[in-house]
Amino acid sequence: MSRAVIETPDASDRQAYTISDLSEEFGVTARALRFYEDEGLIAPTRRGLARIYSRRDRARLAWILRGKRVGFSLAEIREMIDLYEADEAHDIQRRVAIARCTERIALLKRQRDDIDAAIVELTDFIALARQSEP
DNA sequence: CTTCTCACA
DNA sequence: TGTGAGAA
Repeated sequence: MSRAVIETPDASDRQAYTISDLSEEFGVTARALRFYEDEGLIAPTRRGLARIYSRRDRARLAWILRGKRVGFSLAEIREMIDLYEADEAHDIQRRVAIARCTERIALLKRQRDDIDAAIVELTDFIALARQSEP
């Protein structure tokens, strides 16, 4: 039983993507993608002057955006992705990633503590201010 | 569509 | 960490 012959080409089935393909798919500007390239995070091949992104490039981009969402700098992301390509077993890469994530979690927790402390202070202030209300 | 540059948050 | 504009 053959299924619908005409399927919407699934983005993940494609072999190659243009800069507009990926910017639309991931909701980022083409300019941002060029910026990531300048920063050494992606290296699409060229057809003439036009960038051709492979499936690997697309996967890289997905990782870049995931890293950004959780607050890693582009430099940190670049380092982790580079390690992934360099280290076949991904052994060093895994250690570094775990270390980075641990560090990041610690920072977020400290920030949460600071926020909680600020909330308490503000709440206390409101209580105090109410006492001198007419 | 591409490159580059300068400025701006 | 990006964006916008202008020029080529």
